[in-house]
Amino acid sequence: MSHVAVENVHGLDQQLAVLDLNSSDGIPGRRYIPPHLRNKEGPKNDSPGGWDNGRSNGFVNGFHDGSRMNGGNGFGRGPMRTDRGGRGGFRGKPGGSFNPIQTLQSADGGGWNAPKDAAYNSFGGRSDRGKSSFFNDRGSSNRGRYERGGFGGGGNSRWGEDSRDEEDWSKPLPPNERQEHELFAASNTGINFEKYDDIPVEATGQNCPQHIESFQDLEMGEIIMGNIALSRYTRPTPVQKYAIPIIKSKRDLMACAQTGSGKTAAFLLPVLSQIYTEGPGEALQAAKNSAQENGKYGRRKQYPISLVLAPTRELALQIYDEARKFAYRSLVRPCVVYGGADIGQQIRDLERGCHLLVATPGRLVDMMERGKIGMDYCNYLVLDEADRMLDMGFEPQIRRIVEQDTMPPKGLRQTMMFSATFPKEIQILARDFLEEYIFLAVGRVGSTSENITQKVVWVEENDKRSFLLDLLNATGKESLTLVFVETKKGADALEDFLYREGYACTSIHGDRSQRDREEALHQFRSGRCPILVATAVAARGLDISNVKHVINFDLPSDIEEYVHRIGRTGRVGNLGLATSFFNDKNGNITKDLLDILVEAKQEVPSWLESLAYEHQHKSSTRGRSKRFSGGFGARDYRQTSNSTSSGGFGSRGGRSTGGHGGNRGFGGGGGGFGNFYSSDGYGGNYSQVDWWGN
DNA sequence: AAAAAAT
Repeated sequence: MSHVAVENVHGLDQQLAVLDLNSSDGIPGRRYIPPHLRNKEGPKNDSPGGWDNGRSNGFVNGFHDGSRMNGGNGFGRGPMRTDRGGRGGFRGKPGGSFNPIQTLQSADGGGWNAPKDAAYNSFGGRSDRGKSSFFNDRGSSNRGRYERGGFGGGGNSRWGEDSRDEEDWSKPLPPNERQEHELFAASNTGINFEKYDDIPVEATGQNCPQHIESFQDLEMGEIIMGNIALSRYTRPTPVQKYAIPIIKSKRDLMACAQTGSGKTAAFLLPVLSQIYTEGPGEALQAAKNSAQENGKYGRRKQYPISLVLAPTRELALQIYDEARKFAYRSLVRPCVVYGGADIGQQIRDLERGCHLLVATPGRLVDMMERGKIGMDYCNYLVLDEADRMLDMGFEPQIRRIVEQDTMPPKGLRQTMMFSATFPKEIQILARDFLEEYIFLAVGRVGSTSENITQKVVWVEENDKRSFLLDLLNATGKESLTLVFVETKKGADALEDFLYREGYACTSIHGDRSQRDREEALHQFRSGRCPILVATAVAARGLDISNVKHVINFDLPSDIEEYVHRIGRTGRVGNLGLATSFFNDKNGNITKDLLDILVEAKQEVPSWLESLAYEHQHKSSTRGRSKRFSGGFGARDYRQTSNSTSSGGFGSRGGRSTGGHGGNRGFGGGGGGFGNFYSSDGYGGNYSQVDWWGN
């Protein structure tokens, strides 16, 4: 199968040849070789599994997929067309599908719950004989920390394995081969960690715990360590090195980091580790009381110990999938709730027990109002992609969940916020939700790390489609290509076009049903449809391991969006290519794009340079170029200094050049906030109005 | 001139 990898590299070269407008042909000798491919004659043939080679490995993973093998030699774009039968009966039309696809919950239920229920039911059905009170170290609560030695050898053997597992949350349950395979088979492998070591991290705050260099540096318990091994994580990523000890030492955390930096594991590992160590606490008794009051199986209110909020459904799902891995062989049962899916099914799933809940805000509020979820014992709160959640107008729901319900106040609970940027709105949220927090600034993974070769090509609107076809034809047939467009209509139109042209493609956007969205993602991830046309819904957070090429068919008007989009390739140290179609409609992003390219040491087309120059002169008073002048951190963690200025195009409320210097002093939490807000105070009218005027 | 998100 080594020819596969050969084709792949070749394909990448070909793409670049197409893109190199100065070279007129595809003669190998004259082909443009991007930096990361130089001095490489081809794939190593001594590593068929690709374990030590990020690029070829992902590829092999995809190729091993059973359905793809069926494609065999005839794996051309054309024949793949038959695959489209499965894509939800041509989106939007109900009942059209002849390929019944289980929703996440039902598919999950079978695989995951079966083994888990055995443990959970016996656990739930346990009587109140009070044997656990021996190990109570928390006053009136009948739960608390169960020291492993506390049971004594005799106790364990007397109760047998099942009984022991019921009590001690730090002890792993027996392994389950089928479940293990299901959870870990598709794990990322072949991560190029060297690329990660360059990423700068800065921690500020009082008494900041020392960062770790290895997962073994910290006692996380055998369940976590086992699952880290099963996930094939060898070394912590930079954000993990810092965040894990901070969270383990029970500190609140505000982390500026992007997805793709290993963020999800950075909070899941320590949070779950703490839960295993400390046991369920009062949450368990509360759930039992609720069960007793309302009947054993019906109308049980759940009291999750940990809550993770995420902006999009797909991201919530992804976090949930990670949580299931790290909860393997434990008594913690993760659940996920989000809109667009059958709420009844989600409720039933919750009622089987829920200790870690991943949710989108709207559906969670719904669940709380239905009395299905109580936050009373939520000791760990995580806000993921907090800036995005605010952008999407979730602040009322978030405050409703965190402040206007029964969640323990800050200081009692532990709160962790993650955000790609640190604008004023996020600072306010941090002030309100966090106590004495540590501020963590993690350098951007994507654009600066040279993992991604960025190309900008001038393409007139009318030429976009044919140019896209050229690109796709030059792309290795098995490589995943993500094509971004600006509108939902545009996504549909382009997908239909590619479909008619015989390409195996699918699409994801907010007007498609949730089921179709998940199916599209699945088709794409598995390689059955190696082309995904997407709107902004897929720009952030989604971790699709093998995306080789991101194409900005339409450039976004916001540079943040651009960075997020290209960040879908070159994930976790792998290499990737990002191609953007540029024409005179994209004037508003010129300068920022130029800055990004320069900073990432990418080739800059001369026309872009002169355009940016012109543009700067046309709009010297409202350019955004200053945003990038602050050195480390200025770009990644820029703040909003003036909430109401929004005149500049592209600017969502002007951002200051304060950069990292301004962020210092936040670490201590509480003190010094006023310095960073306009004089009307943070209660002021920071604008909800985005630059579209909505 | 948009996308996403509870129904």
